[in-house]
Amino acid sequence: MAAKDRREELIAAAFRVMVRDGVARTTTRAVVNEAKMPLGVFHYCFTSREELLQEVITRITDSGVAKARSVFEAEGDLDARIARSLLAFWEGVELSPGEHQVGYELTHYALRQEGFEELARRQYEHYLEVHEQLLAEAAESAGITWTVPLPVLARYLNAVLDGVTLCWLADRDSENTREVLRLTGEHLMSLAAKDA
Amino acid sequence: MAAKDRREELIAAAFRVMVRDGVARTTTRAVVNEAKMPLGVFHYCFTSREELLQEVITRITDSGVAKARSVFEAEGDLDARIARSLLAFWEGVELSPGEHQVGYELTHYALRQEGFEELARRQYEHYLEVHEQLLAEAAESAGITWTVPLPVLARYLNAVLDGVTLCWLADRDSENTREVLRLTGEHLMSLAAKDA
DNA sequence: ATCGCAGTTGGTCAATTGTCCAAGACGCCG
DNA sequence: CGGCGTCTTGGACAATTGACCAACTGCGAT
Repeated sequence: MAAKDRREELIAAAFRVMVRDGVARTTTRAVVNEAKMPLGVFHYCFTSREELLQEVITRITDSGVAKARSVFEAEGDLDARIARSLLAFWEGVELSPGEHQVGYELTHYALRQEGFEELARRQYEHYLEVHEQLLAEAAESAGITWTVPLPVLARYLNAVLDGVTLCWLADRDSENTREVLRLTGEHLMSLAAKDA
Repeated sequence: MAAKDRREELIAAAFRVMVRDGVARTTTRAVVNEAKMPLGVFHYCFTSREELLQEVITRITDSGVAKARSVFEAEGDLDARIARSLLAFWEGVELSPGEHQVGYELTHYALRQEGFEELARRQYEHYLEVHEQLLAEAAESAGITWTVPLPVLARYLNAVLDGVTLCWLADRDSENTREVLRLTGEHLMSLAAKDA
């Protein structure tokens, strides 16, 4: 009924199509079809396909940030929190690989699309920021200080998570991936110094 | 003249188009145009566009593996070799970001393309293999043993390199990226145990 | 009741793109 | 010379796709 509601429906439908068929195959017709709406609806709710994709990108970024926060373990001492947070992140990837795959596809799409580069930049800015916050909070509540500058540590963590995900999407080697995350967790612990 | 030579020309042209405009915009017409050949040539040299892309993927993988080997520092003691190899890798990324970007785009393309998943799997299999070899060789010539299983260490290294590259493609923060690589180098050193 | 406006719809257009083909050119061998 | 196979070319076609629009519906306010 309301045009605004249809927008949301279409955004959700577009995301489902992306997960199922990939960003490249997410055409206006595929989206309205998924949402069970007539084709004409599309350009009544969006001025262009790009506008829809832009909307999907910001949603994915926000939901990714939110998920990172929710997954961050709050209980226990530092090494248990780190280990369990990494594991929780990983279970999220194995549970819905398609969503992460779409995230990367959209990043590359944005990097190529004139005027969308800023969106890709912001996407990673948000991810780095949330990692910084979580690392800072963990340090404070554990009474330690990171021996490496926070922006560097956050980027390192982000890189490992992105890297193992990408590699796993290709070769699906869960076992070794978990070992890498365990190794990374131990490394992080070694970068914590007890406060005086 | 020769059909085989044209194939090579077209593959090279396709790669240039990909770097400039992205995989999605690498159409048959864009490729033959880049190669200054008439359109009809295309399906005389390739049965399909997919065949061309498949060819480009294998070339990129091979050249990536070769570059990794060539960049691997041979002189000095272990920590200098590691630090300089990581730095050399990184300078390669900053020198030609487009090529790396295309690599990722092709990986995602392959993951979505029916029957191409195997190509993506093989791509990462090769990368992991070369990292294993280089790490093994470095350990042997330095008289140390890695305290972490080689496949895990190779995957970890691959993840960090992929991850920092991806992040940098979005935000172009070279300074912090170099710090991450320095940190990773130190971490690797801490995982080496002197042989008895 | 009527006017007007937000919502709705199916059809249509122009552009792009992968693929194919018929006709010609070139060169080599019998 | 004549044919034959390899190469070359421009054009064409069907399918897809983003975008647009003219017409219609229904409802709330005047």
